[in-house]
Amino acid sequence: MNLKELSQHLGLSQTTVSRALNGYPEVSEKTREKVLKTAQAMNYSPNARAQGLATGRAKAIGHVLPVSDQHEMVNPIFGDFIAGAGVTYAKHGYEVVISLVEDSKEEAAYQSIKARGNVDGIIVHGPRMADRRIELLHNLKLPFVVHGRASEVNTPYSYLDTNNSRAFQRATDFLLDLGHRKIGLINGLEFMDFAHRRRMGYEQALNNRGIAIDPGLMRSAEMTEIFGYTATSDMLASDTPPTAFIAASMITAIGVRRAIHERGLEMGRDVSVITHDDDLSYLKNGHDVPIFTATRSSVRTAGARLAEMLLQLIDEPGQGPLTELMEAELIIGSSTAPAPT
Amino acid sequence: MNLKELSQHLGLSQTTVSRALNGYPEVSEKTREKVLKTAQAMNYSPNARAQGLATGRAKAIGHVLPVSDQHEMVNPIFGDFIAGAGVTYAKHGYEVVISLVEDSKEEAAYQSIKARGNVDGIIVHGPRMADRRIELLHNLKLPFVVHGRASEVNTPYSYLDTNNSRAFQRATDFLLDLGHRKIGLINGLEFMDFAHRRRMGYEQALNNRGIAIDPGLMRSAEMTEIFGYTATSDMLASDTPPTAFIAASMITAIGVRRAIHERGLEMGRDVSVITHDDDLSYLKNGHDVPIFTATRSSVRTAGARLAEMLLQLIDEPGQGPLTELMEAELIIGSSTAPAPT
DNA sequence: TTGAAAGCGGTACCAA
DNA sequence: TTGGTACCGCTTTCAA
Repeated sequence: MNLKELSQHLGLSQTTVSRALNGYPEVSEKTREKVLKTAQAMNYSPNARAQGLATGRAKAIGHVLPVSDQHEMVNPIFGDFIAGAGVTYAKHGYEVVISLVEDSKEEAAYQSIKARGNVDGIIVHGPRMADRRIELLHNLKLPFVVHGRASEVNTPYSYLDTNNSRAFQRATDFLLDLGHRKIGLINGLEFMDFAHRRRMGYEQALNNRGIAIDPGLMRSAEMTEIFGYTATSDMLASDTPPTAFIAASMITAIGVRRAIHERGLEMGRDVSVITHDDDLSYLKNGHDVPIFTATRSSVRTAGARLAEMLLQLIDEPGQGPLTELMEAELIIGSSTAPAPT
Repeated sequence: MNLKELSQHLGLSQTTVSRALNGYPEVSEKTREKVLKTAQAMNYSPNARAQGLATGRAKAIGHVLPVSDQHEMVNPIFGDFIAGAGVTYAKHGYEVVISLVEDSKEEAAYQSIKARGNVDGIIVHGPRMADRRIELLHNLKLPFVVHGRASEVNTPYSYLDTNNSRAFQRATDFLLDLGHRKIGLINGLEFMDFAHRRRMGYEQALNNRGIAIDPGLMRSAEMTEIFGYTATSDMLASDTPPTAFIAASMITAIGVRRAIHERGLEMGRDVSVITHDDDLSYLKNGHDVPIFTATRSSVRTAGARLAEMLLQLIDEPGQGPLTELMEAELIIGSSTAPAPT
């Protein structure tokens, strides 16, 4: 069923039918009604490719997932992000196109995306501190927004980020207030901008109290369970082990917990832990202790918001960069305690 | 830069340039070489929409994520699945199009996807036991493959699934061999096919030994941490608490562990736990105890394989349904122990 | 081996 | 208010 067939069936021209379908004013109400009803009845949907060709708009947004040889992990929040963004897209009739791009072929990939012309804009995920994509997209004049920031990039760009440094500074402060002086930081890969900012926040809190920063208390790697386990075991084995930990991901924190337990220590008494967690109501019962930054539902919210920003950029080009910073919610539960004396 | 400009620049017809680019034989080697070189130099990429219109093939695969009002969770493995599938797609020049579809509007959505014509095939995620999508897609004559199965559907279809019932039967057997008689099952939502099959496996193992199935030992809900915690606390509070648990997701298992610990019990001594886990090498060190079914890397593998199946179906239509069953790897670590006497 | 021209399925300008 | 027609960028048949 295409426009031609539909219009023949109606005894009208393609032009009129198209106008009726797309809500143009110069169609009589009677005609429009008939067209709409018949289209519905005959299950007509316009061919997206033809429509795109004719209008020059793809009605689709690209999400690029970098695939690296070195660390082949996919951003674990990607699914939730897409779910949030998808709701916004659906509302505006947009679709999501995903391209997996090898780190090394990024430049060519973006050019080709632009040339292929099947997206109107792009969302950049997982920015590194010095992320080349931003300048690249800027030069290509392809509308884009970034989920996160890239500290070392000077080109202006639109983004939405969580205030990661502030969140980690507050978490560290909280532990310092409880008397902890040796606080372990189990961080993600620090060439990722969010992980870098988290460390900055941690260090800032220590600096503010004149506490020397001890590299032996900081670990940075891909955020797996085994990493959390190893890093924690390691630090706990030292002569002067940390009395508290800040763990930068839920999965990593599983390893942290296990390492603590394996050593015969008790969380929330011998060792305090602050980490992300998933379900806020759960935590409010006092069972645990999150920095509430990247829970699944907040990621969905971020996705929806960022999608709106991008659509706005597409609709009204030439706007100044749009930026937004979300504060993380910090809720403390029972797995923190004053430092043992 | 489009074909017209490129061909004018070369002093050739669009036809010849197109043929050279697409590897048709009736072009002289000299011409082809020149065309290829110039195209590369001028950063030419064909417009995907125009190409699609002309060829009738979209070179894209649709992934549909059902969004329900009742349980708004996104399949947590979706990101990894896409990563795996994406590699296959990229190799064949395909792209991924994602549509979020409301449960209630499924029928219309699939028809529209078909009519819009921007995908050549579809991957169905998270099948429920009686999943209407399968018959729908079958009738629409849109090639599709299913990640998982739908036990109550009779229409034949192509799928790739993990042998979930067998995995859970083996896990249960293992615990029974250790002398456990009260084994708690922390399961996902059982209208989902995979969760249903897991329960079947669990029940089968008990039946084989003539052990009565106790509904009080089975819990089914969305697989969150809080669910794992509540279900476990609950069962442990009974007069005759279970001595072992099988937990159907990594996240849920966090809650299980916490509930056990909170009760002053020790995992791998007082209570045994079998669950999924993420990193095989980790587990081989004897630290823990997974049923190795849905780790991130195995999901990627499944994605890649399923994508290949679909592309094959698209290339050679009229093939009988393709089916594949993956056995789960079962590895036992230190968090299981003989039943306390 | 090359090129002209007719589509693919829509949109949008111009004329009626 | 409606219809004819050119065009979006590419592929493909047919003729040269």
